[in-house]
Amino acid sequence: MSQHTVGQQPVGGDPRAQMRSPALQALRAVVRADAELSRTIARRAGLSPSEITALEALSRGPRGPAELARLLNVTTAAATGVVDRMCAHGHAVRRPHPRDGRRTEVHLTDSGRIELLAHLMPVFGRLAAHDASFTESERATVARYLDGAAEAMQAEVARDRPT
Amino acid sequence: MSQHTVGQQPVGGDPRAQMRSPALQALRAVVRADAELSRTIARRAGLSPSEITALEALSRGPRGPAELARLLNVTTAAATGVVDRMCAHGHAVRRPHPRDGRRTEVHLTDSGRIELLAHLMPVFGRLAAHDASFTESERATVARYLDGAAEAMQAEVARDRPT
DNA sequence: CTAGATTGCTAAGGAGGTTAACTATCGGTG
DNA sequence: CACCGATAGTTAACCTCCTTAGCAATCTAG
Repeated sequence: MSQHTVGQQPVGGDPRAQMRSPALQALRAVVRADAELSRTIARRAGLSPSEITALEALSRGPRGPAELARLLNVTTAAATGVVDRMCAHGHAVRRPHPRDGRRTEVHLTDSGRIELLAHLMPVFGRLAAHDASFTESERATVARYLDGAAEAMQAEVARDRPT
Repeated sequence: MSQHTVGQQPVGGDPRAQMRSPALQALRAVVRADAELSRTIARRAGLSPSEITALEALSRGPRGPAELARLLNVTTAAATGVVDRMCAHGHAVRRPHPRDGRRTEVHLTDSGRIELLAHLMPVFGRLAAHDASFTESERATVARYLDGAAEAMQAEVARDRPT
């Protein structure tokens, strides 16, 4: 006799006493905002969210479709499609790997780099400006908090593959 | 003569000097972890990510399809499908709105509430434990940082609809 | 009471993912 | 050196979920 129907709501918010911390609430808000931002940027660029993520990865050096598949958490079959689309848009090119005959290196083109930066710079700018308004020790605290939160989420994901 | 080919990478990381802050890097990591977590939880529950989000919204009270559509950032047509699926799974029921003849109230069933909690509790537990290891003032700092970051992202999204 | 806005739905179509199956190459082992 | 398991990449068929377009019912303001 202490579980349901505490208030007048059908059942509502009884066994969910967590998330009262302002930090946890803000974490939810930022995660939500980022998801919407991803869709918005992708739509603006006329690309899919996966393509944006792939272009970001390629901006740090060439990758093969299989490696992109792992970064995007999709199958290699889907990664082939992503690379196809990036190439069709002229944002990337396929090149045979110099040493390994199985592999294909996907390189970002100048067009791809420009497109990517044009769409990401404004956000990075805003975020960097906001970041700069904190002291170094505050940033360290935030980083510690977020790294721990990411670790907690990854731990939960890892329950699927206990191997 | 100072732009490309700084190192040996084709071009790589020149005009992207931001993201050096540990807080910003951690923010990227946590956003990435959350996206993967969402897919994992949805797959475990045999539901789509949209359904999980919708169930979460319904856990705070009944909503109509149109309201869910706004929360999920999808069209009302898609929301109809989400509600159809939740009802088919027995996690929700449609009820006519008492006063407004156009509306339908979607209510979470006990089955839906149990399913939702069973999948979300472990994560909430880990996150709450992590959160509890910080002082109140640290949590306030984190919240301030994240709220600002979310605002920056929303500001960028809002450029689409300047009206 | 009418006009416009809002809610919810259906139908048709598309984008992007999955599974399954196949080829080619690499790298280690007997 | 010949084989063999592992890895990279692709294709084909399929499926899920979202979109656009259009409609009917109801509410609300003038």
